Amino acid sequence: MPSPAARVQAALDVLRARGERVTRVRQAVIEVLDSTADHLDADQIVGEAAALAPGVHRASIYRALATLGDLGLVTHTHMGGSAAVYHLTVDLPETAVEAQSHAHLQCSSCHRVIDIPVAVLDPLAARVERDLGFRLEPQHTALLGICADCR
Amino acid sequence: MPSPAARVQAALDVLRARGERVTRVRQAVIEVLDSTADHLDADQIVGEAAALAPGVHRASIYRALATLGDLGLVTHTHMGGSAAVYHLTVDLPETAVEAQSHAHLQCSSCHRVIDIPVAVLDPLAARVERDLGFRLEPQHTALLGICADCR
DNA sequence: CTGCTTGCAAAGTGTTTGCAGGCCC
DNA sequence: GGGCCTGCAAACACTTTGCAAGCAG
Repeated sequence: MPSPAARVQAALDVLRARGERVTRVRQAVIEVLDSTADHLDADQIVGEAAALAPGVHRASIYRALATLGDLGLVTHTHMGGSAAVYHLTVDLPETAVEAQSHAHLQCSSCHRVIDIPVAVLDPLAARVERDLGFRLEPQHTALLGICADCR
Repeated sequence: MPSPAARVQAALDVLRARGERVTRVRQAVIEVLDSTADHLDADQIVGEAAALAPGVHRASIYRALATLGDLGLVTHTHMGGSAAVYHLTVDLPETAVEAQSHAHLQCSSCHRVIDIPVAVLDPLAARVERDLGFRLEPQHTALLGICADCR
């Protein structure tokens, strides 16, 4: 795991490199996402970003998340039916790819989110690509089920 | 594939057996879902049910779908971020299980839904159950990706 | 008749958008 | 200072809920 500041800096560097502006809102979103291992929904991000950028508006958070998503710095995952959750996906050279890229399981009972290495989905991805020409993007969806604690 | 009427009758029988009332709205919903192989969202069901039960209201469709879902007659799947889709899951004795139970792929580009046999997910389900004690419910979520046509 | 179901309207989530002003570069 | 970003408010899409009237059993 790289030092937190490194991921924030790397993200800001990408913004600059792509000619996007480094604004208070975007910086706050990146720092909030960097500060936790959890998956935050837009509401939680608004709440935490308010401490770093007083007066931030929901709509601006959504727009910042969309921009960062377009740049590949943030990935969002749709939880079964409810709010989408977001997390940083900055590619640092020294970071193992597996640490960044993961798929999600969500418990339909307690709503807990469990990360799994995306490699677990590789055989499935290979099969649907071979059989159907369908290229899976496993990061974007949570698989529902019942977690060990809730059974 | 059993005759369409058989699935409708079987569903109505389950309703009666459980002491639930057989109403015009519920009957219309079952017939609409039985009449197509597609996955319909609530809006489409409202549209088609209007022909069978003039004046049906959205809210009643949602309530009927909830009731039928509780009885296990209808399964809903959350498509990445957008409206949930519904389909009949009546267990007829003469129906092969695989015909009923399937998982879903959705193209993030054209939003087409592709059914895959749930068995394709078995190895994955076995692995997360063994490693994490997580019991996958593959019917309830669509996996996102890019379909062959959109690449 | 009894009370579960419906229709209606309104509220509740989660997210997007048009516009005028503000800040980054 | 030019133009992208932001705040605000309103709209939007999907779903749920409170209430009085209606129909199933």
